[in-house]
Amino acid sequence: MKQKVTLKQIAKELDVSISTVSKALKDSVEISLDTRQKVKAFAKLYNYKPNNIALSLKNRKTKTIGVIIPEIVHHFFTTVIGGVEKVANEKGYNVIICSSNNSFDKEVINLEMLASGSADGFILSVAKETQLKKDYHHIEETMNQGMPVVLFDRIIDEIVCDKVIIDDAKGAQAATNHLLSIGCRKVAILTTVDYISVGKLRTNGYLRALRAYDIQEEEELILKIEDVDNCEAEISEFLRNKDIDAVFAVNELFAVTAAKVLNEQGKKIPDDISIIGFTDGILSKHFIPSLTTISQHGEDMGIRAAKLLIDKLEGDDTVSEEYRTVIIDTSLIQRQSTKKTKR
Amino acid sequence: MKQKVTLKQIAKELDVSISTVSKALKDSVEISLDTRQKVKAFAKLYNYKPNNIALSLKNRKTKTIGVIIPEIVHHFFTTVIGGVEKVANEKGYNVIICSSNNSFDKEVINLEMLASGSADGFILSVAKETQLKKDYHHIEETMNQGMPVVLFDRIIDEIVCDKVIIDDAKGAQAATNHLLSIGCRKVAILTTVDYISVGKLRTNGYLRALRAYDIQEEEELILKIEDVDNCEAEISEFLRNKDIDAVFAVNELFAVTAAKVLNEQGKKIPDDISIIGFTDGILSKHFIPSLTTISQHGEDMGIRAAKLLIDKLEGDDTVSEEYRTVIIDTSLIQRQSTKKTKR
DNA sequence: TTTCCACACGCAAACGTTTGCGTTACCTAC
DNA sequence: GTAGGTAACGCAAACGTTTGCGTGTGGAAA
Repeated sequence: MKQKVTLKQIAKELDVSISTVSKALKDSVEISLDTRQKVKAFAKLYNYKPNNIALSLKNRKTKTIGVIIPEIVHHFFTTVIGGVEKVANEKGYNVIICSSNNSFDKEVINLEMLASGSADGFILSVAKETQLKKDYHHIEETMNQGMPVVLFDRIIDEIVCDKVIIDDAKGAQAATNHLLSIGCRKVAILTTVDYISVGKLRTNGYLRALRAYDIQEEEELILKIEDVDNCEAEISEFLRNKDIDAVFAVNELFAVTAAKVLNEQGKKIPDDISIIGFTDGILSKHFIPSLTTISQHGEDMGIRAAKLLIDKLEGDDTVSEEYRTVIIDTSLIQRQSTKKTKR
Repeated sequence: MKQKVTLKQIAKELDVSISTVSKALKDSVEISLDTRQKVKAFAKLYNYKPNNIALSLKNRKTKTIGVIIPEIVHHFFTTVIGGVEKVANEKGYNVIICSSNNSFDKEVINLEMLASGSADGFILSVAKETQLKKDYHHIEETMNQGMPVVLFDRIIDEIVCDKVIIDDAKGAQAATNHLLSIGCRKVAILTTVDYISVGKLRTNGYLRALRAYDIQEEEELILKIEDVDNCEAEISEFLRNKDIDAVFAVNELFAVTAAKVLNEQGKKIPDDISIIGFTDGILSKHFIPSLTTISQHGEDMGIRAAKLLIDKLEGDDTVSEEYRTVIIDTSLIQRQSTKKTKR
């Protein structure tokens, strides 16, 4: 089990100095052609690869991007990562992914860990707990140390930095609008508790759409779900015998769960009730009936976020005090779970 | 925008040497209590964090694990990652995730990149292209440089190293067995082309189960799918008017697609045809009807893989020439897509 | 007063690179 | 023969740590 070969070893073998080897490998004219070739041949033979760690230490940059997301087992976030990886790799950056598991503490730990030398900048979507706690010191500290941060999706208004979001309210309004435009009038919404920023925004969009149609909002048509993992009973209870003709769910899970319980309650989708979801995931696509939904274009978000970050990383420090917020357009993907009603 | 504070800066401010600061922070008895407290107070104030890069360089280890998977947008792999992260974090390791996107080249690039200083060891599941190409030099090189590798799921028999797998053949046999035991006799299989190791193994398991029941295998009940992304038409064609009473799909996508096309062809699941899948993902769980499937226990795989790797990393080099293969038990998760037939 | 010891701290090397500049040695030209 | 130039290479510092060992200072014991 041979060890990694270093410049020093090559130097010793060839009886030249370390700097000669280094320069030879970079084709410096300072070194004779002869020596250059000898060194390169030797390096290839022993499969020399410069040690990234040493380079990072010397250059004070790691060429890697840290991505921290609330959940790794989540289709939307993985598509975002896909986008990030795409542009990162193009530009010669590595990507480190950590999941906070929606825990504030783990988010702090991960961020500090990566911030102390492992990454040059961050792309992150904050944990649920962080949104609840409103404690952002770790993010601010990271930025104070000169490392750029790009927030996406679950962002924090109070923090000034680059951001990539969708217009959640607008998307939700479009979704609700679609339901209204096909004739639905009693639209229930399945949303999250208010401290989840995107949930609240989507709820707002829903309300806005109703108002635009002069429809009075009704408390009993709004369900704010706290415990996402055990939402089925709650949704079932909520939907039972309710006089509605449509359901807008702010995420995929709520949408399919609604479809499931409505099914069990003998309702036909989309004939009796239309359903529209949010996030174009694998579930929406393959469910029967396939679900009409709002696509967040996760990959695009990742691409834009990575570009913003790399711009900051490679820009001169002079222009770096300007922050941008990119809003990705959502789009309505029409499938089988919504249908024009006859009334 | 202040920079990261280093030992050197603290030393200068306090007018002591760097080593004194370093030792003071580690509570060395060499340093007077007075100085220790002063240094620590100062360090806290300026939020000193040791630079990981420098530590890595010094210690010749990074305390990070590299994970390379074929696809990041894939529920099974993300659950595995979840398991890896769990034990890695417990043991103070960082996790870097890269996806090869099933491309051989990207797998090589990622591995070499991480191998040149960013990670101490690897957990990886090889890309489709790699399995096809049978070119494993990058993995062997990495191991030759003294970095342990743990292969999981899509492994390579020719490489000697730690491995974590499920008994794919056995799982497939159990799946098929279940279909046979509830009375099905004409069982079709939707599988992948043979160069995908797990696909082939699952096909073998299917055949074994048939033989155990003295059922003649029939070529026309076996569909080997190459283009996973556009499998619907192929599956629809294959299943049309076929005299079968059950379908065994080697992955989730094939299973739901089968369910969908059978639905369209007017068959009832599970009344007319039973379906069983492989991989307990989000689709199987939420589909209607929910899908009976074989669970691979992805998180367990991740946990075991991480443990194997860390054992190697932290063990003395003397015992390190022994490699283990851990086989994770699969289990049958019975849901609504399979049902005892009356015959 | 001398000797010794312990305490408190600093020096320097090491990890693997890169790079500006200094240093040879040889050659050319005058 | 000497000055000057140039080709080819080595030195050393720097990135931020850690740590064994050397060193200076002081006090106490003899």
